[in-house]
Amino acid sequence: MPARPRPPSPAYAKIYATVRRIPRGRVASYGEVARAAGLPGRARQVGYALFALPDDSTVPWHRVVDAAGRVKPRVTPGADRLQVALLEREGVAFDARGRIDLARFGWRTGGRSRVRGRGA
DNA sequence: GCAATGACGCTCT
DNA sequence: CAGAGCGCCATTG
Repeated sequence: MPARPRPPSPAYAKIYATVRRIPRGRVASYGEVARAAGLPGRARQVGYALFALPDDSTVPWHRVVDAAGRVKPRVTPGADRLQVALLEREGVAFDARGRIDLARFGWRTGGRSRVRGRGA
């Protein structure tokens, strides 16, 4: 196993910056973040970089989900639950299977409507 | 420098 | 629509 990944990585900084750009109440897939970070096809490194995120990091890592809009089970116990809790806290709704509707909460895939308590 | 791992993505069944 | 398998690239030891 690659043991514990180290934070000092040039590409990581770009990934973190991109994740920080994800608007509240919306989620982005690793691929989206990777592409926006200038690393097309390196979705894996995005997740890998987030995995190396320090506990003090202010990066909204919880807004990053897989391309299916589902929170993948991580090794950290309770961490996945925390992500779901944080997302719901921002207004992101989950499907019965714990799946997010990227058509509405997707960072760029949606960009439209949003569960506005007002108007519908 | 080589080999293995990995918060993923896409295609096929 | 859901589940499983293979591939891609970078980082680690």
